[in-house]
Parts: sequence; structure tokens; C-alpha cells
Amino acid sequence: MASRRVTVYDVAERAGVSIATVSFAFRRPSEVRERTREAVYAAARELGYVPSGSARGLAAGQTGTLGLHAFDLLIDRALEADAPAASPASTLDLTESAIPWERLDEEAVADPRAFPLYVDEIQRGFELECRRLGRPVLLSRSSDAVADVTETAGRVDGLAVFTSDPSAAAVAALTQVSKALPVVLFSLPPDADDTHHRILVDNRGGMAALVDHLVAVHGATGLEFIGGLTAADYGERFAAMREALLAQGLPAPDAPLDQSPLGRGRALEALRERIGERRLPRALVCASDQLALAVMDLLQAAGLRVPEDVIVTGFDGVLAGRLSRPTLTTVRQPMEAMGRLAARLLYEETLAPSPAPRTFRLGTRLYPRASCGCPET
Amino acid sequence: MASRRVTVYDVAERAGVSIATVSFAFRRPSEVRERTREAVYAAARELGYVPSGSARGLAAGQTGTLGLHAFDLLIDRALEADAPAASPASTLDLTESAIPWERLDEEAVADPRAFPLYVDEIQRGFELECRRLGRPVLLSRSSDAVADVTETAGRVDGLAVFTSDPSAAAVAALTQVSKALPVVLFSLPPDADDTHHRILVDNRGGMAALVDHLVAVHGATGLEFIGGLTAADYGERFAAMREALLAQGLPAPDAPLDQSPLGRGRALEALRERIGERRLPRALVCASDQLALAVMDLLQAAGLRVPEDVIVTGFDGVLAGRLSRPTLTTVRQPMEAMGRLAARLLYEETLAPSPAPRTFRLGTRLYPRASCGCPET
DNA sequence: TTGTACGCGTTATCAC
DNA sequence: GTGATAACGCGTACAA
Repeated sequence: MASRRVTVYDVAERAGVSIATVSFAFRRPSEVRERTREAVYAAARELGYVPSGSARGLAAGQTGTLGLHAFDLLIDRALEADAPAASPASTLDLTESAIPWERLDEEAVADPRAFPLYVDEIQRGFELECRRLGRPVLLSRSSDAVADVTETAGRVDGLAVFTSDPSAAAVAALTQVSKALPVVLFSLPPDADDTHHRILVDNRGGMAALVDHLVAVHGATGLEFIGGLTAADYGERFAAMREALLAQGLPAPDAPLDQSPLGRGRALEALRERIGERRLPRALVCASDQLALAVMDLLQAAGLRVPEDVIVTGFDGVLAGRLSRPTLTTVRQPMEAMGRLAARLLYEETLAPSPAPRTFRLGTRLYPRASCGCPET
Repeated sequence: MASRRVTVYDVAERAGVSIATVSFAFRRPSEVRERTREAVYAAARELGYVPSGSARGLAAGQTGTLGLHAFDLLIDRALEADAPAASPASTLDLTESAIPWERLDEEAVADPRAFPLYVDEIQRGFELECRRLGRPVLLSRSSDAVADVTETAGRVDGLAVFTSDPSAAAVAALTQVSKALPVVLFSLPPDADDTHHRILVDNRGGMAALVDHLVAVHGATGLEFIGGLTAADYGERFAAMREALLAQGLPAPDAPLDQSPLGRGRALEALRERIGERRLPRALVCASDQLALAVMDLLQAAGLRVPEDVIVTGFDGVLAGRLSRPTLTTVRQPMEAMGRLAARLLYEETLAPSPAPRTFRLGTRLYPRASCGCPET
């Protein structure tokens, strides 16, 4: 490592040319005489010249990178929240060079309940598309610290934001950021005076398909909902469930059976109580797969069988739902496509901004599996 | 979106103060009178001011972000290579806002064979630790285009590089970059005159445990190796297998049974031939889980049973190995820890560079599962 | 407490 | 084909 940063000036001096020539040699090689060019390259190699992205970005007026910012997810990230943010690898004494397995305390096996989650699959789609577009990705996460979003926004040409249930402060920060660069939000329905682009999924259609399936195929009628309503997606799902039930002339609950967020402390308190009283509906329709898996754990721990005693369904279509026993009936979101679409949209907006914010709603699809009584797949 | 970028000058003018005051208001709020500060904030909010990361980075002499660059992986990324880089979401006509599921061609289900792979779990560890450290992550990928590494390096304070089997050009580029900022390489044993930090795993110990298990528990003696030797990790594994066999007085193959890289075209040609001739060893020790899964596919397609007819083992410990039938016996690497360690190392190096490059070798662990004849777990 | 002025490293527009 | 020079936006000594 050079003590001081190597700049064009150093390279120019070494190669016996001016800084303009150095810059040209890299940016438009064809317009520089070959001998000069090679001299510049040699000097750069010897000195270990790495052009400063900051300086380039400043001069160019853009960074060339797209960002993905995730606010801490109160709900879907619950499992992560339970685990300490630090791991043994975070605190290891780095003076030793051989570190035995035991000291790493690595999970015995990869745990699909922790990774990949919903947000991870979206992120993957975002990364894949950015790579296709030849743009690096800047990832950042924060626990709703508003400063972080702005900070991230300052380093990218376009920003995708993942946040269920954003705070008022976060909304304000995003509105401000949207004035400076294209911002696309996942899974948050548009407000009145909206300035962001949006990528949503068809919660309504997915939930309707699910309810219809439960009623028509399994003859289930007593359906209850699990999940808080402050998260926008969840609210849409609950409303859609009610709508679908009422459309069939069936009774629909006025409120979710349990709204407690997953995560720290004793979650699903209301449900636990109902389990204790053995006062359960025929089917528990959960707002997400993560919730559904937690619900199945609770039920099975109480000696109840899924789906014989209680049907449980999820929403999202994460990998973990395929690996649970029973496998989880769910409505799958096109997560990779959501991430890819976000990247594409931002890319296009940076090239040619559209006058008004754009909203996309992507299709969903029902995957009946064993937790509703369908055969394992 | 503002047509022209909003700068400190705009905010200062609007708030009726100087640019220094604006800067102070954000950086050292306590040193600015409250009334002034609020005026600045208000102006910033109204104008949609987002500080330029480039300008800040330039002034500060550092970017505050850590980078992870992955060269295209010839081997482990084979499955991805088979799939087109573009997806329907990459080419959708974005003038419509409602996009049905059918048009997305999303995978019917999340496919653990494609994600998460080895590199994804390392990346996750890197991300988690960066988050803990409060640093954003810059991700970039390239197909060995050397320019990209340098470009990425110019935007970060430290760089982790993932590349099995790097080209000479890539090595040269990395050497150059290492002069400018801390670089840590995964899974590549040190050269003589080394300038990078390294994070390696104990391939030797892991392979020894595997071979001992196969011999002692399952009485397997005819072991053959699958995997190319140019990838450094694979070479270590093959050498360790030979060593372990010879140490037991057992015969050891001089070369891998098949060295063809996974991926495009007809892979594992040599193995296919041996399968056709029904001339197979008792056990196929594969250099990676990805290879092992492909090998099991081939064997089973030819009507051979694993482990009854042929034992198959992998290396890495990815999730897909737990989901295959039979489940895959493997040696697990502490992938999350590797990623976390890389981030920590870079972080510390940016704060206080160590005089010499540092190398860490992390422990591995054998996970016997059904593909060697152990009970399903 | 607030304002002025300079430097950070690159690109681009000019002359030469 | 090459060299001088002016932005780009922010942080911060230093002066007021």
C-alpha cells in the first residue's frame, strides 16, 4: 500500500507527460500515440495507480452505480434479529492465523430459515440485472437511521429501497431523496402525491386464488389471518382475504387473530393463547412464509397436526417453505423479477428520466403444498 | 428529480448562510446555533439536498465503503452460466404497468441448486459484517475483465476478491491494486512474493477426515477424484486425498478421473465414458458440492444407485447438498465466517495497515450424510 | 458562531 | 498529439 495516494500527477511525471495525456491514455487510447500510451501504462503499473472513483464521479456528475438500501425489517428479518449481529468471526483475535472450526461456531449446516429470505431473493435479482447492465451495486442496511439512506443516495445514480412499514421519518427522507435521483420502492402502495417509482405484486389476486383453493378443494371455511396490518403488503393481503371470503358468502374475520410482529420477545402471544385453549380455526392464513413457519412450529410443539388439525398457509414463496414438514402452501412472488425490474427501471431513469413516477404490479402464483392438505411436491 | 444537482451553495443561499455553515450543520450539528441549523435543514429538505458522495470521498481521501469483487467462476458458477444472463424481466416492455406471472417466467420454485452457492454464503457473511461495522458494500462482478477490478478498487477503501483460477492478467491487476489499498483474496494459497491478504480453509484436514471416514466406516478403498486442478483449492484437495490414502497404505490415483470444468457444453466427459463402461470406483470424491451433485445426477440417470453402487462426496457444504437425494456427504467450509473475517480484516487495515500481508486458514468440518452410506440427517 | 479560500483527483475544453 | 487550466461539490483551516 502506498502511503500517499498515487495520482495522475505521479503517473504523468514518471512517464514524462502531462496529466491530460495520462487521462487520455486510459479513456481514449486510440487518440494517443502508441509509444506515449505504453509509457503511461508502464508508469501506472509500476506505481500501482488506481484512478479515484470519487474524483471521477465528481467530474462526471454521476457515479455509475446503483444502490439497494434495506431498512431493518421488523417482520421478515425477525430471525436475524434474534441472532446476535456479531459472530465469533467478528471478535476473533486476528493475531493468530490458524483458526480451528470450533472457534468459529459456524452453524452446523446452512439454515434455510435464515437465508435466503424474501429480501435476499429480491437482492439477488437486483444484483444479476446490475451485472448484466455493467453497473456495480452499492448495498446498505440500516435500522431506520434516516441519515444512512441519504448517505447511500449520495453515492449512487439510482436507489432501490426495501422497507416494510417505514417510519414517518423514513418516508420524509425518501421524499427528499427522490428529488435528487430516481428511487424505486418495493411493496409499498402509492400515496396521493407520490414521487417514487413503485414495484408491487398482485397480493389481491394471489390471496383470492389461495382462499378459493382452501374453500373449493379443502372445504375449509373458518379462516383466520395472522399478521400485523401496518406493513402495507400485509394489509392488502388481509383485505383481499376478507373480500374473497365475503364474495363466496362465507364469514370473514374483522381483524387478524394475531398481529404481533415476529422477532424478539414472545411473539404470537394471541395465537399461543388460542392454542392453549384449543380454540383454533380450520385454517390459519399467514401474511408471510416466515410467519407461517413460526406458526407451524408453535402448533406442532403443542401436539397439533398440520394440516389435519389446522391448515396453515404462507405468502412469498421462499425456499424454506419447500423444506419444512409439511411443505408450505404459499403464494409466490416473482422475487428475482422484482429485483431485476428495479435495476432496469433505475438504469433507464438515469439515462432518460420519465416525467412521472411509474408503478408496476407483478403477478403472483399459488403453490398448493402439503400444509393445506395437498400432496407433497 | 432536480434537473441540476442541488449543492451546498444552493442550500446556503436558501438558508441565508454560507456553505461552511451548511456543512457544519450536517457534520457537527452541536457547533451550530439551533436556529441556524434548523434553517439549513429546512432549506435542504425543501430543495431535496443530497450530499455528493463523490465530492465527500474526494475531500476525505476515502470512500468509507468496502468492496467485494467476484470474477466469473468457471466452475462453481457453472449453473448460472448455463442460464441466460438476461431474464424476461430484463427485456419486458416497461410501458405497461401490470405484468402477469406468465410473462415473468419466474422459476416455479426457488432453486437451491442455483442459489445460494458457495460464493453467495461468503458474500452474505461479508455483508453482515460490513453492516455491523456500519460500512456499505460495493459489489461487482466481471468475466475476468481486468479493467473492472481496478474500477471497483477506485471506489472502495478495501477490496475482497473472489476468484478461483485467476488468469495471469487478473493476477497482475490485483498486484497493482494491492499497492493502493488493502486486498484480501479468498481460497488462493500465497505466492512467493505476496502482497495480498489471504483467507484460506483447511482443505487438507477436511479431506483427511473425509478419506479416513470413507475407509474406516465404510471400508471404501478404491477412491477416485473428480475436479480440475488449476483451481487452487481443488489442487489442495486432490493432493490431500492422495496423501491421506497413501498414509493408510492404500493405492492413490495419480490424477483425477475427470478434470473437465462444469458448465457449458458436455461436462464430465471422462466420467460419462466410465459410466458407460460400468467401470467405476467404489467412491467418487468430488472437488466441490456442485460437482458432486452433477455427478450424482449422471449416475442416477444411468441407473446407478448412490451410495450402494457408488459413493459420492462433495466439498463446501452448500445448502443444496442437504436437499439432494441422497443427501450429500461433504466437508463444510465456514463460509459466513470467511466473509465476515474478510470484512473485518479490511476494516482494520484501512484504520491501521499492517506491515506485512496476513494469511488466515480456517477450520473445516466433515458432515457425513447419506451419499456415503451414513444415515440421512 | 460564521464566512472565505483552498485542496482533494479527475475529466474536458481549449490552445499549442 | 500533447500540455495548461478550469470545473466538479465538499470539508476545513483560518480569518473575521
